[in-house]
Amino acid sequence: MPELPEAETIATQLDRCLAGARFGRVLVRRRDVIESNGLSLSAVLPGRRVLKVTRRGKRVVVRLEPAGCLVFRLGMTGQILVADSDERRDRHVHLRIGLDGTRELRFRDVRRFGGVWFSEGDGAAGATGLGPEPLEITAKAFDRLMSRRRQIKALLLDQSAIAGLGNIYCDEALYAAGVHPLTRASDMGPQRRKALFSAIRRILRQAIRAGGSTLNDYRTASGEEGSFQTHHRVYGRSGEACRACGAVIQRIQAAGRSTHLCPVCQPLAAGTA
DNA sequence: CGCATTTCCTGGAGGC
DNA sequence: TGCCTCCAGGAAATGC
Repeated sequence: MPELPEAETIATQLDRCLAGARFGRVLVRRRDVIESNGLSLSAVLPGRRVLKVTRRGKRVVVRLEPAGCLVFRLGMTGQILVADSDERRDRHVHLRIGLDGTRELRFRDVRRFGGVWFSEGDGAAGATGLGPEPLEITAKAFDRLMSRRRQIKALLLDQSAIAGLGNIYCDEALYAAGVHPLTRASDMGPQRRKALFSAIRRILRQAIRAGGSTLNDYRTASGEEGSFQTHHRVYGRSGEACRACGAVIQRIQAAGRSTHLCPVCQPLAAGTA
């Protein structure tokens, strides 16, 4: 569930706790959360110092000195926690990295859809396989992306096409732009493309400002909760009335995901001008 | 190659 | 109360 706004919030908070800290002992409890790229965390992390914690797409990137970065993919339930070493931990804490003094960095992930790995080089190394940032992509590049024939929902969820949107913000952006999720991207006219482009940016910015959306599993590093869920217009509202037109919000399947929409505000065939 | 579909995992919710 | 089934979804794997 952590999508771009949640990852951004986590990175910002983590940066405050971690900047300047030096990594110590690495304890791996579950190997399957470590993405194997030949670099052993126990070999490369100890002694490195945290420069900055940033975000790329939905990933949280801990930039290190000497050069390198520790990359977290949070999946559905991944959490990055800073705790005292003797603080209680449950069986879902899969990785522990000692910090200066008595603290440690923990990766906790109940469903284990997340992962963590080390990349050599600077922060850009954490971006492997990711498309452009939705808040940085140019209108022209976005337009080029929209010329594909692929179903718009699937395209927006594809991290290699554009990085950071997940199920929640995808549904919210499509609603705000009046685009039906099953529309082929290339079927959208210039007006719709422009509307979607600005809806994505507007919604992500609003969500970042609100500290993300808190549903079941997500918490910020310090345990605070975001508040953007109160702004959702379609996500999690199937069966309720559309706030714009009163029609019943539908839930369908698209790209293998439950997808929420207003059938009136997001007509499938029309509105492609 | 491009795109769609299936699979992985656990805890919470709801049925009975 | 307890047991069962279903559902959530990011992204890798598999299928076509």
